[in-house]
Amino acid sequence: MSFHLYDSATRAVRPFVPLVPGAVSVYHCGLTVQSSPHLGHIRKEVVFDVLRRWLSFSGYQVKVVANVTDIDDKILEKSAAAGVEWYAHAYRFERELHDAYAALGCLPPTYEPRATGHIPEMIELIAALIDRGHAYAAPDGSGDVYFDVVSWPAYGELSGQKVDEMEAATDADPRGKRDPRDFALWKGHKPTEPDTASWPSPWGRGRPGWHIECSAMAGKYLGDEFDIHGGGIDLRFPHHENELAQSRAAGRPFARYWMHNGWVTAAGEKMSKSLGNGALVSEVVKKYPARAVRLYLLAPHYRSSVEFSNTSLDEASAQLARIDSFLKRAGELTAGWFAFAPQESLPAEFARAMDDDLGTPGAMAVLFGTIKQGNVAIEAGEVDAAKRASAAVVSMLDVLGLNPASEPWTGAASSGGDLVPVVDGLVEALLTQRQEARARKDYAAADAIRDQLKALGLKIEDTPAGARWTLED
RNA sequence: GGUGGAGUGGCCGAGAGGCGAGGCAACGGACUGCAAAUCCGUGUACACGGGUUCAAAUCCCGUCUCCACCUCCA
Repeated sequence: MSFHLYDSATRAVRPFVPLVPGAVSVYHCGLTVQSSPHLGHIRKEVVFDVLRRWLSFSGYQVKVVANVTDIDDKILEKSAAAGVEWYAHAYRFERELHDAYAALGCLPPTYEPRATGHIPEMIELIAALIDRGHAYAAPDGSGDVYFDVVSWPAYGELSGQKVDEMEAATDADPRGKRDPRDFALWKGHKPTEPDTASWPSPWGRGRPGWHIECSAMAGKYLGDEFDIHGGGIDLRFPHHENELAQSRAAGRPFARYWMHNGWVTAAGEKMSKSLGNGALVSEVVKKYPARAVRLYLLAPHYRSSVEFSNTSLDEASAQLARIDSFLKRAGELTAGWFAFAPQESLPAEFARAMDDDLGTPGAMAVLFGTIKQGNVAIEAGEVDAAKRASAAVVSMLDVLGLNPASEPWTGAASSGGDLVPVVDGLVEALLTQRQEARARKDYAAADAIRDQLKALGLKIEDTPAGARWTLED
């Protein structure tokens, strides 16, 4: 089975056929950097990170472009309220976003363009739309430019909306629009906004509308036509609908597949800042191992919603402990686990699940099944079988971005730096004392040492090969 | 009003006509000085009411409930 992907435009799982054989181009809408990222924001990143990893693993040359929207209404509003320059505000949250990506093990995109760096490309696109009769400068002297929705009969093709049946935009201020559903390509500069937030254009100073950014940047880096365009499901309408309309109206075929991820919900409702139920990535990562958070986000299918709760994250932590415990046991038996497993060690069933619209739930079932087989092999002392299982598990973890022995987790694991051997030596000394106590059946003394270490966050387990200690999460 | 999605065992969460995905939790057992880890075993779940079928959680009709989008939103 080759890779199949659910395409939101056709509402069907389609075989994935890239525009250029052997290569895949992906664009996904990054964040508007106006506030701290929460789990919902980062889910999209994790989903597309796994998509990229899987396509790379499948042998494709993958190019990923994800934008940063660093100029928009909210950034101007919030920065003004905070009394800082709008660009400083945007930059601060862009850095937070990058921290969040890194914290959850997301590889950086091939390129991450900023909207403010692509004003000329946007102006060019808007001018082309005006030339073709699909956009117009508002006659009210505002300097706004709008896309003319009725001039593009295909409008609504992505979201299945019929223009006439949409809730009439009850815009109290229709400004210079011909139709309330027309959307802004260019926003004329307002005297209340900072001068630095405007750029010269044929229609006067102003700034770009939201939708035009993505069309311009996707076009610049991926060409007029590219493979996959992604984002959260809420972007399907109007953002992606508008992107598609304005790109096609300008003569660009645009994306061949549309991929949308579902929500992280809290108490059944969409997680969002405005509802006050957003769990900030930076906070969650303080309470739970980052790999457990990633595991939690990948356990359900990417198009389903994931319910956020402490219980779910506790469960994910327990699952992660099972994985790591297996790696540790397998490593003890086979003298070191595989940091990188050969590609052929990936189970076929896992590949089948991933090929079927990135079926991470099925893939994880294979992962846990393999861990069980591996544990059985370890119990039986079957070294070869344990090695095979271990290699399979490592290769699956690599695809999911959960392999503790590979980037980006290797750095995190040894964050203790030079102190690790020191701690190891001290703990070993105590474990030797405990072993001596056990040998003379002084279990009270032995347990006292174990309790003492436990209080410090160390978990002690007795194995046939001797005591083993691990840091409790 | 329009457009989508969803209701599965104690919990999370797959599947989409026929042998109970997987995980977490629980209980019993093995192992252990006790634990931990691991293994073995234990569950007759699919919102409700009809229907189709040899067979329905899965298809059809109806009902109820929830969520999302149509406004900024991953």
